[in-house]
Amino acid sequence: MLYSKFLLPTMKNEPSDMDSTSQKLMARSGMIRKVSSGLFYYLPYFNMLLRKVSYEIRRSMDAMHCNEMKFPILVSQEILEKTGRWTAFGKEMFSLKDRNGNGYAISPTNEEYATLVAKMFIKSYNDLPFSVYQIQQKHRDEIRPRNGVIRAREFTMKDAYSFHATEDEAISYYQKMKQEYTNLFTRLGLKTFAVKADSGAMGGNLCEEFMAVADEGETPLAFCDNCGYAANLEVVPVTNTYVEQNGFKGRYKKVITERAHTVKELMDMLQMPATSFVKSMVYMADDKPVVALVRGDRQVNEVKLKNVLKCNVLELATVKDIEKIGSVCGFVGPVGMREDIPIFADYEIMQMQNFVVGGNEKDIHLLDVNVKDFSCKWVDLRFAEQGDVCPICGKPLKTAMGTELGHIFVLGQKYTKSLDATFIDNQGKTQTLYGGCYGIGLERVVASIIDQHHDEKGLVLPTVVAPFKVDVIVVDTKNEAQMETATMLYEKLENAGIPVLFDDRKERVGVKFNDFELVGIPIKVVCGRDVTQGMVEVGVRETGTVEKVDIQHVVHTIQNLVKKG
RNA sequence: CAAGGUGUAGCGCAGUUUGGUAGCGCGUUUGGUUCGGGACCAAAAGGUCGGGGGUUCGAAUCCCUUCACCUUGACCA
Repeated sequence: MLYSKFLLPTMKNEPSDMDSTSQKLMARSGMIRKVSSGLFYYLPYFNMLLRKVSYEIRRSMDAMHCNEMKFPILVSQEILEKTGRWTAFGKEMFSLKDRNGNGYAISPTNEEYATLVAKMFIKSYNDLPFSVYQIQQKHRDEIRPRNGVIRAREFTMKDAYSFHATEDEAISYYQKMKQEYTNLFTRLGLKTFAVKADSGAMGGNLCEEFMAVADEGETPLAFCDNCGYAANLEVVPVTNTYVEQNGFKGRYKKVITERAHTVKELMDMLQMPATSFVKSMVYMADDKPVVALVRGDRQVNEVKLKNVLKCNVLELATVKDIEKIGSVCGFVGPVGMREDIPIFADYEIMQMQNFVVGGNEKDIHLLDVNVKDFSCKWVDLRFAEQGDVCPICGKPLKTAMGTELGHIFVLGQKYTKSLDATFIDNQGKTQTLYGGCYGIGLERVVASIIDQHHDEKGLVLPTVVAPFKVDVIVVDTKNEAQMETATMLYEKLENAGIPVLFDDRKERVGVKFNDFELVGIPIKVVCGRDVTQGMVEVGVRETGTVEKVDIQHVVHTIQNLVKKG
């Protein structure tokens, strides 16, 4: 590729509307330009990198005997209603109507179609296991697109679906896929690990996320150095055993707390620590109110609450919702709460005594409240924190941030049942299929590669994914000897099957060196003053080393470097 | 959805407080000097000051309204 003809618009300034390091680097290295919130132009260099990633993904899918195909992007409302996901995905889906008024979603994922394809082609147990995948654009109307390419409204996903005769076979395929994912990410030069996670709108019984280690990641994780346990923070069970306490002071009393809505305001007014308060949060679970209680300094873990309630949509109640149940926003409490409203309390509250709660009246809180003063269901409701104990071995947990690259699920019969996907077993009986699904976000993989492989000068791409292995740099384009040598080497390397960027631009060397470093090509060949002696310089981006090489040996030298990777 | 912030040339920004001819750096074009680490000199092109409305003799600047983008939070109970 001739640089002078190639759209690789590097930038000295970084765009102000991108925040994370990898996003800025992608913009500066001419990979992306932003269109609007969560939408991007993906420029040629990014596209080439994405193609490298896709190639490696396809190799892995081949190894799993998974067949590449393509599903439609539009999915009818009718199908999504059959599996209950028209509501489960809800506002996260872009939806539209055709000219006849029929509803469609722009698919956020494709379990429905995959299951229908399975239903179409699987006749008997002889056809199993059956698995298909696609690499295609997905669309999600995110609450808040952020972190550039990491949480975009349109992105490329590899989504694979497998079908099996039994749950055990589904699990064993899942385990193989997990191993293949590990191989894949290692091959791509990524440090990742699998963590336990919530299955969200996907459903199913067992799932894990593949997280890339990332300081600027958006997903909090917990892990245990002792036993190797690792999980998305939102699913870490808080397993401390609590005992109900008995040191009661007697009956609770009212206290006037004018204009103190928040725990912090209450702390200042009553001169008590946050641990003396119980926060009461009202949620609407599929439009029915519920109350959740956690200690004043804790956070309600909505994923846990949602799983306890088994509801589709869980949202914080509005001020009006709270008035409807006879309470006041800022002063909600479990004591005297309307009896038909379920109260869920975090286990931790069990061991609290003489605490403060809202009085369900404006400007009123209650002091010296104890658990005997109200009835509730005890559940695990709070987020684990650094220092909470590992649910497996009991040692303290650590926390870190990550970027979710992939998510794999054992789905059981969630989709096959509602869409009636069956097969004939070896007894001649009709049985419902078991399924699994396996996703990877391609742009996130690219962003993570950049995040994990850069220095202060720019990208340092691993050879496997680098779109160009070599940058041939002419120091002075007006110098005939230099141009001749460079052109000759460029052609020789290309003929040897090595992708080369030939920097033939009429720029000063400094510019070319800087772009070489910014764009992260693994090797440079500099054709300069030593050409007359039959020598060029070969430099390695990662180590910064440079050596003089006889022009005759350049191709050989580079082949060796590329092989070493 | 809430709170805060930002919209001025392709990119990065100043100018807004106190209304008075639209500015700077990078980039682009042309000419020249340079030429192994983002060079220098000279000239030039490029702007609906996010949109709409208002106040005013006069608005990037003041007022109203709207849109987009960014950040934080979804911690408020």
